[in-house]
Amino acid sequence: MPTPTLEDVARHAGVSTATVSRAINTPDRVQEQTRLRVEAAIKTLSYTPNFGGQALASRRTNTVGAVIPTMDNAIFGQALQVLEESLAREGVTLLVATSQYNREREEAQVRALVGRGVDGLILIGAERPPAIYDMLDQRELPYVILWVSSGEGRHVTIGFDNDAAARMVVQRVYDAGHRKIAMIVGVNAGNDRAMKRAEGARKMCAELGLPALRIVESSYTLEAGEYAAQQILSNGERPTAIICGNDVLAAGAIFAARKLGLDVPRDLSIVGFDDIDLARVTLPPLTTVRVPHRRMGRTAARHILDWIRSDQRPDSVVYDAEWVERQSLAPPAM
Amino acid sequence: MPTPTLEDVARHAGVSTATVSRAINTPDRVQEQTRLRVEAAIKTLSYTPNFGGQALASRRTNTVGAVIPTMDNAIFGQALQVLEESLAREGVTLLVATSQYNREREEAQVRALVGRGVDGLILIGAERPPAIYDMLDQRELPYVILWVSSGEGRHVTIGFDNDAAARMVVQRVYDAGHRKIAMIVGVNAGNDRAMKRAEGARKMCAELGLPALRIVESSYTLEAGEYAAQQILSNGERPTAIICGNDVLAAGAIFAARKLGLDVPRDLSIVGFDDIDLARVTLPPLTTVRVPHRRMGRTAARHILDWIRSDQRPDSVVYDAEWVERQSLAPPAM
DNA sequence: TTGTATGCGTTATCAC
DNA sequence: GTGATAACGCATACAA
Repeated sequence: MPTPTLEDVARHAGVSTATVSRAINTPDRVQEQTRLRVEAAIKTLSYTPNFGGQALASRRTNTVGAVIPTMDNAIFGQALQVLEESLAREGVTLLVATSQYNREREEAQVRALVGRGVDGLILIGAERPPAIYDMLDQRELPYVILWVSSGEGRHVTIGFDNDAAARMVVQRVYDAGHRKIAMIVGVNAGNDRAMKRAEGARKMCAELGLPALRIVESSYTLEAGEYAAQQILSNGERPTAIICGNDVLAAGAIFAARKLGLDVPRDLSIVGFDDIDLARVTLPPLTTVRVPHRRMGRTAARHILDWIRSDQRPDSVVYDAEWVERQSLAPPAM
Repeated sequence: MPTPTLEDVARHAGVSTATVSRAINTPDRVQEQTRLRVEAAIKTLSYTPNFGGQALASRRTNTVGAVIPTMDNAIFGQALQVLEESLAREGVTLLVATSQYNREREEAQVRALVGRGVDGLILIGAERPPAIYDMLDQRELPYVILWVSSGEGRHVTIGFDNDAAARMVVQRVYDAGHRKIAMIVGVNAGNDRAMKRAEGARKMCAELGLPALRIVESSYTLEAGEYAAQQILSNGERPTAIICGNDVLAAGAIFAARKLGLDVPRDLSIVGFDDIDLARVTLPPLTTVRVPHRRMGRTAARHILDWIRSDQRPDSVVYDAEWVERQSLAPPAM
């Protein structure tokens, strides 16, 4: 016996398909008795509504899509986890796709999700081809952007100020006494979070009267971070502190330092960004910046659902990024 | 203008909807010239196929669903990442849902995905209510189970032998000279991976003539692991080695040891399981067992697609779990 | 190669 | 309250 349809249920319960549909979607609009008959039929046939049919007829999918750069590390895991839970609680399914930090791939994924009829979209960062936003606007598809604070009024963003956070990091490192600072940051192209962090740090250095900040771009793996740090530590004047665009890079930098026989933080301070699990277990534990993962996830869920249901565009939200002092930052040795 | 449909494209290109459909799905069956006209129309209208319509008409969704315990840590991230990439390369979208290590929730998620018409399903572990398997069988829905090796012939599994891996760990720890061993393992209920690991370790201890292995169940967070280790180290006879059911728990155990002033591995050896990123950055770096994350992801993609497309159930695959020696295991102090 | 016509499973608009 | 029945957007068998 193939998958049962609404019609099978109707036949089984001795009613029309319309009644079955009502019994499912608006149980109050159906007599108690018939409702029970329908429910029984559904159970015995173990009927599940066909998604395609539902989507086609109701023009809604109860689905929200999210495109994140990667699932390979824990950076987006927490936010996603909370997002998923919050949506599930409202009967909405989350579809997750990844872009591998790649522009074209992200565009394709957005289109794929839109094509699947998602009722709303969660995106990371605001930097992407305008054509995408045009498409979303044209379809009046609600979307919310996480991890940044400036949608320049055009977008609903739920995040934090990467620029300000990076400035804070530099300030703290400066306050600890460091004057020779370098930075490792994720590839900037198409990644406004990385870019803003680099920019903020650069400007803050300038404001503090430090020499131009040396910034090395790196891809997003532990090994890449290690390699970048090794470059920094082997060529040119050696910094006393390295600021990293995320915790994975920072962990890599710790490796590089250790291999060169440098003690962290005595010989070299290293600061991370994100505060993922990993930041607590490195040795020394990473001094880093805590990103409001869970709050972003929860708020994103609420906002996108509000928007979908009320058809009213919600406001942007800016959370604070929090300085987390552990043990990888110390005053420089004399 | 609302979302354009196939008909809009057809009108725009001066052809029939059938031709547009063909131009999209079987471009070779359409004249170069008309194809170009259609493509132009698609572009100017920024048309995207309606998923519901597609699904309804073709009775396929080009979608594979996966239910994993959590996205909150990196344990499943790598496999999922590879899975997603491999599927995407074939034009198939991956839907990810999480169960929070919770039976009921997992069942609900499976049903939700089935309801959405996934063409196939990826599951973690074989332990779940038979009703679920019955439903999948009834619908003849292909599904592949990861992270375990024994589907007892009933299921297609792609994984490794958790029992054997745990035995190997015990053997190695024993070989290092340890005789007082304890274990922290993830909650067993509904988690056959955790259960098998506990079982394997227990039996191996027995075979080696060691006293009954003390096993503490713990939930899956760093903090829980820390707490469990603290219990082990504070009550009863203190072991010289703690075997952990996963790396997160092991990292927690390292914390606990440090807080008690114990040096790892001098005073206490700790062994992890999984070899996620985190395992390399702890101090000391974790001696652990490498799970074939990427191979499982890749093979799962291939197998599920084969099954979907050929309608022939593929074979199960067993990979080896690999011992990874780092620095958290050493002979016990005298 | 292209067009016509039908059906996919559900919801929603009508009558009854 | 309930039952016909018309969309919904697409793929496909069939005809041309």
